[in-house]
Amino acid sequence: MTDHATDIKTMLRSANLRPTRQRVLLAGLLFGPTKCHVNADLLAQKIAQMGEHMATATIYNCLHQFEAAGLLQRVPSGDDGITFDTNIAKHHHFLVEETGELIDIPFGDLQADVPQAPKGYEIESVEMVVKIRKIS
Amino acid sequence: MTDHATDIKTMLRSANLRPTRQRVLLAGLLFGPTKCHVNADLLAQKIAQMGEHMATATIYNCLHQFEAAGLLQRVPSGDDGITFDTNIAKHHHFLVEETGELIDIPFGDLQADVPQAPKGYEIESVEMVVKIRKIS
DNA sequence: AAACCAGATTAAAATCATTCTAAACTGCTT
DNA sequence: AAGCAGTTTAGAATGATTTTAATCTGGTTT
Repeated sequence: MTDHATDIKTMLRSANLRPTRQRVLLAGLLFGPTKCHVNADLLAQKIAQMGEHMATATIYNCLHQFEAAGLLQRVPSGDDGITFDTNIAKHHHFLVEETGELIDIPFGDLQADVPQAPKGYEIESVEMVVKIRKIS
Repeated sequence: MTDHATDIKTMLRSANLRPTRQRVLLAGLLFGPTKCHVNADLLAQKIAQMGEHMATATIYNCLHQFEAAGLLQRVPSGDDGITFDTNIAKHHHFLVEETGELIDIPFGDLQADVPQAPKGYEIESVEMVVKIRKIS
């Protein structure tokens, strides 16, 4: 077994997730050196291209489990359903209107003064989306 | 005809929307003195309570037309489908995790330094959502 | 290495908000 | 009163996500 595969299994075990064949495959696609934005459909396509198969429900299950484990972050996404970001550092996004493409904004580039939460509530997250459009 | 009904018809005509019975009824619910967050389902309920009836498709059609006319703003909303805000001033939102309830944040309370858009793009809007949770 | 079992995967069906269709209706102008 | 573009409608279609209930599999125990 390669070191990479070992790393992934270790990561999954640390998250209390059995390293099943499906979870290892998905984690391999997601947790490489390059951060990316994914949805269930995109992953299904990649898996199909590899000549593999995985039930849709399994893809959703795994994505939700990875999110619950803090390995993924859910991000806003125009109307294209559920999108996850493998970059779990605190950051915001540009959203390209025409295409729905998401582009990371490094955290330092977008500072915000967050107001106090209403009485009895605590702030859990601050999420900013800057919609942009191609200059015609 | 009451002055209020006249005002609404005038508003609709100014937006190039024929003041049909359905659009007048919906506008009456939406554009009163109190700003609110609505979705198609909530409006259907209110209409039913008034003993009236309106096709689901009509409610969606009108909401999208009102949005296109700038009478409504679409706002983010957890997982509860399409939500509109009758407050069209620039402002951001608290989103209560447990309930999905939206609470306006006055614009002045949340200032952000927006980064430059990527080359070839222009900024269209900046939208911030502060997720909050009831302190246990 | 065989048995076992909680947890995982699966195909298929269900869900459900939203949109589409194409037929009937209505506000407005003539 | 007639005519027509624009509107409303019920019901069907859509499509992403979730549920179901049966099968399978990692990992542990014998």
